[in-house]
Amino acid sequence: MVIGINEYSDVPIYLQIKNQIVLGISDGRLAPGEQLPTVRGLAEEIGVNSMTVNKAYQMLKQEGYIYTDRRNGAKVRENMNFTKELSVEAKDMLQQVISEAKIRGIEKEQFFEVCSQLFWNSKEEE
Amino acid sequence: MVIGINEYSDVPIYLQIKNQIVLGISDGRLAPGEQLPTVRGLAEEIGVNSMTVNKAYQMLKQEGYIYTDRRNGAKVRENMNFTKELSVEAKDMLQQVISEAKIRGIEKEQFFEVCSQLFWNSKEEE
DNA sequence: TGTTTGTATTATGATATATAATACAAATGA
DNA sequence: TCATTTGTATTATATATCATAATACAAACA
Repeated sequence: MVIGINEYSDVPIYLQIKNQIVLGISDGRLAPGEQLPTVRGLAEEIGVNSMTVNKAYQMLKQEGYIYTDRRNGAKVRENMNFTKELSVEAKDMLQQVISEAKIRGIEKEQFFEVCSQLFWNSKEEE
Repeated sequence: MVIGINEYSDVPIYLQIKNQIVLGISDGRLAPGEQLPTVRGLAEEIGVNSMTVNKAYQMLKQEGYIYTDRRNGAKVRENMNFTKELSVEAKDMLQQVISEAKIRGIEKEQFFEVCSQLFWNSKEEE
């Protein structure tokens, strides 16, 4: 999976990496059990320090998306036993987005339409 | 409108202030044209530096939510001429939230239910 | 046994956040 | 007119975060 860094973004690099991997898992580009790039390999590929990639992996691991092994590297978890509810952080973010939508005069139906598109995105390729 | 700061949050204080004011506008607790607290007043009320409040107001002003006047302080804008579309930043946030939802196995209908609740919240009081 | 893996450590620099203490321009109201 | 209040600007300081750099270590595999 290709990971691209926007060096001008105000989003920290390690978060950009983490977010893109979560996105990859959600749309099927990264399958359960699939091997992730090594921290050194990914770091070189995208031109950042390996500790920056490690920070992203640490967070992904801590939040239960991946697991790591000293020898075998990092893999996407097969059994993510999450509750079927949004995290507090995600709900806060959603509240912010919806606040902006309401202020901009976006109707609920129009908002749902946008959500549907984002929900849709799945692995089209291959 | 009461503004509360969580000093342990990783969200910067000035962003907490800004987000809560946007929320207040969206749910009607802050009406168009309504006077906001002075930077010094709000700073003292919540126990932070006035320049921190000023930073939040600057951002709100820059994004078109409020306007300021040297003498008359800050007010909620009456005519926010936004496009009826989400900002790029908001859409990115929404994509992240939806990614998490999909990974957690939350169905679209269940997600819409959560959205509906957040959409609902309007000024109940008074 | 040598290599590759994630991880830990230490140091350094740049940027962001927050506070503090002043000061200024503008406009209001006494 | 003049003191007060407004947002704003400036300068300094302290702390935290982000990112890089250079090593080093333990584990496990071929």
